[in-house]
Amino acid sequence: MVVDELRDADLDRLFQAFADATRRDIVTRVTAGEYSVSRLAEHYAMSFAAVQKHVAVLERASLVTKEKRGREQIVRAHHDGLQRARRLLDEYETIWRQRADRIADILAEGEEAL
Amino acid sequence: MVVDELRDADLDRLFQAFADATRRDIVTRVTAGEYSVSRLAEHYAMSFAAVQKHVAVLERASLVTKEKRGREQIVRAHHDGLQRARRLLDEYETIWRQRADRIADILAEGEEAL
DNA sequence: CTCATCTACAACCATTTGGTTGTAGAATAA
DNA sequence: TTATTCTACAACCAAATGGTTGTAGATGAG
Repeated sequence: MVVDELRDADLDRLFQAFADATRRDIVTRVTAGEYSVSRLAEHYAMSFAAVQKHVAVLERASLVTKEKRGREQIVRAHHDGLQRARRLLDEYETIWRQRADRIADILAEGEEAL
Repeated sequence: MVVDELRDADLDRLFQAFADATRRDIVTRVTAGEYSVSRLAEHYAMSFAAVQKHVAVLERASLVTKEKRGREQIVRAHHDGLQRARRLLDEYETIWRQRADRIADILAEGEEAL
């Protein structure tokens, strides 16, 4: 029962993008300020090309955008992606909490029955 | 600058676990009620072993727990994992919002200067 | 006891992922 | 112009991922 294949693929990309410490760090950095790809690359013990790939993953997940400025490519946070991820986790938590509440109710009923 | 390798690995596992539609669906189901592994497997177009692996991934990510009951293994949601994920995304959003506020302030200062 | 059910786990396979090096183009600096 | 910087992208590689089938051990039902 695949409800929405497109949305599923989007979420796959979104969470996959977060599933790497380097990429999470990139998100943190570009959320706090402006970075070109090469400036980002200075901070990691890996090749420029590897960082470039990480940025590409974040871009496909709609978590960052790139904007050309001269010969540089400026990476910026794209807030929408973050919001989508949070909203989904909120949904899960809401469902969970409803369940916990239901259990609490059942327990309360049980006490009344005593 | 790896701040906390253990925490990083935890988060890797956590988001990786969410990066698959089947696993997200499993989380939804076990959040709403009790399922044995084989009852979960009924809902997906894949082998029992595959579902077993998905559950194992969720377990390693501390998103679900398994509890033996007779010959069945009951899968339950483990709320802490969800909370951790949400908290991190909250942090990102907080940072982002602070940045947005700072920009707003700068723009406001600019208007005063006019 | 015997049979069916539920689970665990190994072995295997194709694809993806995360890294590398190398080449080439575009924009800036001297 | 020439050299340097920043980026893009291809080709390659090892390891992880997501699936399969098959085997075997526990447990419950008849």
